[in-house]
Amino acid sequence: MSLKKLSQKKSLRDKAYASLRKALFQGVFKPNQKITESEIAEALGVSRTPVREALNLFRSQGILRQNRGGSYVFTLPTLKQIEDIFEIRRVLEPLAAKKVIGNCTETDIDRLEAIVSKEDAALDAKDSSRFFQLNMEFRTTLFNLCGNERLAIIINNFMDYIYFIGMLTLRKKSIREVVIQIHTKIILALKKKDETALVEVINEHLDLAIDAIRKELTS
Amino acid sequence: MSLKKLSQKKSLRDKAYASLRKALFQGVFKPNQKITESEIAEALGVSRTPVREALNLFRSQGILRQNRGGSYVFTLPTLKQIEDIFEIRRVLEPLAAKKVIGNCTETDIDRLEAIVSKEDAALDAKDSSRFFQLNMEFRTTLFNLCGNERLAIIINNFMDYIYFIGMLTLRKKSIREVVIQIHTKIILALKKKDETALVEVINEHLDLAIDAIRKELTS
DNA sequence: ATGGTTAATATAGTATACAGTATACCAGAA
DNA sequence: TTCTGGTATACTGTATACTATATTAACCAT
Repeated sequence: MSLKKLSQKKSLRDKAYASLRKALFQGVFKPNQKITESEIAEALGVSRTPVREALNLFRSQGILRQNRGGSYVFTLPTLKQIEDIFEIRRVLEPLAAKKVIGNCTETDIDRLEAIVSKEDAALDAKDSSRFFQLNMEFRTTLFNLCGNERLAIIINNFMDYIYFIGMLTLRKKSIREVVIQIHTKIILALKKKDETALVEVINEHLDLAIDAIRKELTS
Repeated sequence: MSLKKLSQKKSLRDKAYASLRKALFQGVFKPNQKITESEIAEALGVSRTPVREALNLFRSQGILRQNRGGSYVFTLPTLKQIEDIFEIRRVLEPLAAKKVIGNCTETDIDRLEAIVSKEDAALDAKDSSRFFQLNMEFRTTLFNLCGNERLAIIINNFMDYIYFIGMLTLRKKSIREVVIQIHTKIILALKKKDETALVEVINEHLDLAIDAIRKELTS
């Protein structure tokens, strides 16, 4: 297990959380793999306490579960759970996107465009993890502009919960191309302050995603 | 020894969480009051560790904050934060309610009616905390029927976050009366499976609530 | 007096020791 | 073989000891 070392001065709990999150995103843990506190603690070079507190956070988010014996297990969400989340995203993301139109400045849009440029550059990379990361960054940046902090947190938590889906679907280059198209359309709609077009693109993206997921999980 | 007791065995963390939640709901802590781990631990007769983990949960929910020194502070949400939440509720609760129509059975409706009866009985009680508790129970029961567990969790978390608002507004008997009317209308709409009417009542409730809050917080 | 610097204290952060329990494994009998 | 019982092990849950840091108080210098 390769976990990033802890160097800075923030609390070890936060550091452990960040390291674990990154490890999850990089697929270090396999689905249904048992995870023990001491193992992580040893890998990070800290005691069990901060690790335990980080694991508690993941559990409260539903990303880790705990069986009766107490040991942690990293479980993939079921299709039902994913569809539940999409049902919520279907109403929250249009709401957030509409609010972004009213809030975002030109420099904000510039920042989004810069991310898309990087996505473009990363399009042909043989490993999709860089693209995945940029995709996350685009979405986080976008929804953080909505002016409703709690709304942004909820939407971002969803992305954490179903991140592995992105990992799966973005493996296909065709999907990555469509994602860039969608991001471009989003920026265009933001520039024109076209609410209808924006919501349409958001829904298009959700359609694309849930469709890819269903294909992936029922095959 | 009964089997029930064996399976009921809860961790001290969960007990501490439940105790703290109850204390918050009962107004034991004043807004902006400093809260220390050892204090709570001593009061509950346990060590700091489970208390600390419970406090971590409250912090992740935004109910408790932590200043730079590390000490915990119980802070009331600002009006902006409350309005943010209502903006989200405005789209989530209609969604959930519509789904309840498709899911709830007659016994479910009976259960809701039973709660309203208790509310009726508690209407004239001089302390509104019983009514407040029943109101919470009604809403929890209602939205747990939506068939989307995560959606129900989000909505219920909101209620935890702004519980104190209910405490404030439900002090007025006139408000309590309106709440009963609304709950009655909800049950009626569920019986008739009338989606439009149901959404209308939900929105009516949200209007009532945010209106009462604004009056309360700007006076 | 007042401002600043240092010392004391309180409190969260972290490590570790200890207890309790579930699980896995093995032995032995039906 | 298969089931039962017991034991060993490995893990989490909890308590406690230790550390770092921030706030407060005290005190000195101006």
